[in-house]
Amino acid sequence: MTDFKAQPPAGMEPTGASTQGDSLYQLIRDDIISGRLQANERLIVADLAQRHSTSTNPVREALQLLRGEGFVVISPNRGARVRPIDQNFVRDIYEIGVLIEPALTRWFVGMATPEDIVQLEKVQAEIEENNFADALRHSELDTRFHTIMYERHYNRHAAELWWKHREVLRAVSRRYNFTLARRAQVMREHRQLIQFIKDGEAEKAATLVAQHVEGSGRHVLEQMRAAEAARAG
Amino acid sequence: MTDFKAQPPAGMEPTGASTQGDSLYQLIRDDIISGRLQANERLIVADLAQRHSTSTNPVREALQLLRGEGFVVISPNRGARVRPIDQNFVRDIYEIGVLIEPALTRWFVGMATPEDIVQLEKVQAEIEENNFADALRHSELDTRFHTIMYERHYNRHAAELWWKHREVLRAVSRRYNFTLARRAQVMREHRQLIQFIKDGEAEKAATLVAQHVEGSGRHVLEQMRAAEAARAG
DNA sequence: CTGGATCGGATTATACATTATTTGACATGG
DNA sequence: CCATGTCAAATAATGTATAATCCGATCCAG
Repeated sequence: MTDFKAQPPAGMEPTGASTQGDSLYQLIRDDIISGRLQANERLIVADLAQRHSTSTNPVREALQLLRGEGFVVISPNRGARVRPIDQNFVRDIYEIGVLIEPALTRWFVGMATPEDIVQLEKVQAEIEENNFADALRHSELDTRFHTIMYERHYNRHAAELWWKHREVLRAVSRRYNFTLARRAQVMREHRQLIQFIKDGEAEKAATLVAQHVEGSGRHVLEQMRAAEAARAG
Repeated sequence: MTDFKAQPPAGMEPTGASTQGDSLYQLIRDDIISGRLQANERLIVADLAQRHSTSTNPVREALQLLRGEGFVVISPNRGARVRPIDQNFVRDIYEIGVLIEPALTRWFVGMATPEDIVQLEKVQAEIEENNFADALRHSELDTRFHTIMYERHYNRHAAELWWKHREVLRAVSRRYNFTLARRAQVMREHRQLIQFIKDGEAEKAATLVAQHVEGSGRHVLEQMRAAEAARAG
C-alpha cells in the first residue's frame, strides 16, 4: 500500500519559517481551508498566539508566510485578514497554470526517461483503480502525476510557483465533487497525455495540458458558482 | 518635468509590512542590489538591527519580505543569506515573463482606450528623447511603458507576479549597459508594439512581446556572462 | 457635520530563556 | 604527520514576556 500524501517536489519545501512558525502556518492554513475561519475574518495576533499557546513572534512569521501564499491579506497597521478564496482568486491561479504548465510539460517530454513513463503509468493505474471513490486520494494521486512531470524542471521558480498554486487549488477543490463528465475527461486526458509523452509529441502534450488545466479550472469554477447559487437561493 | 520613479501598478504595493519593516526592506534590498552585500553573505538579525538602529522584530519582518521577493534565502535555525542573483535566477524569471506577459498584452489590446495609446506614445517619446543617455531613467520609463499595459488587468495575481519579477530584473540590469544593437531593437519593438495595439492586432502584439521579453532576457544574460568572464579572466 | 477623546490592537522596543549550529581545541587511530 | 572524531564554548536563531507607542476606527459633544 503506497501512501498517498502529496509530497512537494524534491528540495523545495515552502520553508523559510522556523519550526514553530511552520507548524503554525500549517494550522492556520488548515483553519482557513476548512472554513473554520470565515472569509475576511480578522486574524488577531494576540488571539492566535494564545489559541496556539505560543508567543506573538511565531504568529507574525506564520502570517507573513500565509500572505506569501495568498491565504491572508495584511494591511499595515490594520493587521491580517483571511483572504476570501473566491472565484476570481481561483480563476487567476488557473489562468497562470494554463500559461506555465504547458511550458513545463514541453520540457518534460524532451527529458522523460522510460522510468518516468513507468512511474506515470503506475500512478495513472492507481488513479483508475481508485476511480474517484476516495476524493482525497484522487487529489493526491493527481498531484503526484503532475509532480512527476514538473519536479525536475530546471526552472525552479516556475516549478515552485506551480507547486504553490497547486496547494491552493487542492485546498479549494477539496470542497467539491467531480461531475461524471469531468471524471471521464480527466481519465481520457491523462491517458492521452501519457501517449503523447511516449511518442515524444511535445507540442501536442503541451496543448493537451493547457486544455487539461483549463478544463480543471472551469470545472472548479462551475462548482463554486453552483455552491454560491445554492447558498443564495 | 515628470518624475521618473517607477511606481507599482495601482493598488498593489508589494508590502504587507509595517512602516519600519518596509523601510528596512528597502534599505536591505538596496544593499543587496548595489552589491554592498556580497552574494551568500550572512544576514545577522542583531547586526542589521543595530546598523539601522531598530529592534530585531522589524528586521525579521523585513527579511521575510525579502525572502518572498527572492532576494534572501532563509533556512531554519541557520538564518538568512543574500541570495546570489546568478544567471539561473535571472533566466528563470525571464522565462516566466515570456509566458505571462504575452497573455497580459493580448488582453490589453482588447481593452486599450485612445487615452491608453496616448499614454504609451508619450512614454515612448520620452524614451526616445532620453535615448538611453540616462540608464536609470530609461529603466523607469520602460517599466512605466509596460505598466500602462498591465496594471489594469483583471488577473491581479498575474499582474503582481509580473511586477515582482520586474523589480528584480530592474535591479539586476541596472548593473549593465545596453549594447547599441539592443537599443535599436528596443526602440523598434516598442514602436511596432504601439502600432499593433492601435490596429487591434492582439496575437501579433502578444508574439512581439514574447520576443521583446526574450530578447531582453537574452541581452541581460549575455551581459552577466561577459561580466563573469571578465572577472574570471 | 466636525474636532477631539477613547479604545483596540498592531507595531516596536527590550530583555531574557532556550535551542541549534559553528568553531576550535584536543584526542585518537591510521 | 594527517585525517577524523569528540566535546565544550561561542554564536545566533528562535521563542517568551512585557511594556511603550502609534494608528485607525468609533463615539460623542458641540
